[in-house]
Amino acid sequence: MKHAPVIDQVLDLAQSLVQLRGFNAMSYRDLAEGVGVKTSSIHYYFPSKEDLGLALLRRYRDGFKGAVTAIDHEVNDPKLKIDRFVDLFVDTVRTGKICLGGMFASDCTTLPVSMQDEIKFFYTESESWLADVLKQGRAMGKFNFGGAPKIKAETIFSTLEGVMIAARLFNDEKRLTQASKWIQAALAV
Amino acid sequence: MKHAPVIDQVLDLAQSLVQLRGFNAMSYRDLAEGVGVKTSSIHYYFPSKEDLGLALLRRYRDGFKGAVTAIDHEVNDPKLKIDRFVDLFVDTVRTGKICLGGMFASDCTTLPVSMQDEIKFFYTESESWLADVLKQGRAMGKFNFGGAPKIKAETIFSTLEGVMIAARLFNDEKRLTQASKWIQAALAV
DNA sequence: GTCTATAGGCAGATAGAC
DNA sequence: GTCTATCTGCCTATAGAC
Repeated sequence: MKHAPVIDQVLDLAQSLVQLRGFNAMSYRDLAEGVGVKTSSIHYYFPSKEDLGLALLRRYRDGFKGAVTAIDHEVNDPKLKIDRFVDLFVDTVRTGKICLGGMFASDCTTLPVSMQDEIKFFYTESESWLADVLKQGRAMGKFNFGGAPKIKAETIFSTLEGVMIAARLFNDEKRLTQASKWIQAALAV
Repeated sequence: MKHAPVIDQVLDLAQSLVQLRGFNAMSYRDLAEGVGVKTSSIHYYFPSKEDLGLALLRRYRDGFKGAVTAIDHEVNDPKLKIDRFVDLFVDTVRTGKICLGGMFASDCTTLPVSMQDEIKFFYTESESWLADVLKQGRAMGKFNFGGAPKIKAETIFSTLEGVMIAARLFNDEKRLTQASKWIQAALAV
């Protein structure tokens, strides 16, 4: 779908600000000043902040799906897939940001139900992709773990979200590579 | 140290609200209405919100130190210590809250440096206690892992913080017990 | 579509009476 | 210590001109 250019500018800036500071700490004023329009113009595209939040979440989910699909097409080894997945998080932390989904999740009690549902959707999709990688890896004899892949995937995804928060707090991206080693070791045959 | 009763009421309510909704989503008005005083009375005890935040963080850190000290006195088996530690998180999630330190950490970019330092302090202390448990467990032959205990402790603590966020999002405390099993399995001999 | 102007509310914070 | 009253500023949101 085609958008007015300003819509993409607003969404890009809004996403950055949410990942940097959180949804409630981002205002229409921040967006207006950053993009160079008035707040009322942004309200024209996103009447309420809920509309804006939903647009951010849906766009982020689409982008995420594209990223993991690219991983699926480019590598076959499940271990490498996990590495590539972690790389996405490392790139984010390097810019002082955390995952949009994780940021929204930690603020979820202050958000409308429609947004909470979208956050859960993002988590579920991410966990499902990871679960598929785990399942595939175990079938190929590359991973060794007991129990349902989905359960392990849930823990792994939350680990990465939690480690991102700490990595940003301490400005120490090594924490993510350490977590990556921890995860790979826990899955190793 | 002795406090005016209202101070403790304010701190108790403030801590709950931060754990439920976040520091920036909690206002002097919320506290005043909840405790039954006027906002100016709370400003008398905590002139700025930064003062209040620092008091919350220091009190929480003290409470945490007391909790892990109690664990150290009550159980000896490192595996059981980890279980008891996880229990602290389970109790929190059951009430719809997440760890105060994790909540502050995810909002850290919007907070004054003095508070960021205190948040790092809380993380460091928690990780140090966990590292000691890991070290002790490995020395006793109860744990098996390579590398520095501190590194593993960092990942484990962030895992628990991240899982809390997801557990609250999905209103599913089982995620924490699943994470606990994941951690114990990763440390098993 | 973008603007000016403004509404109505809440935020943190302070002055001064009692 | 607690109150009333108030300040300044930011927030989301809307009406209406252009």
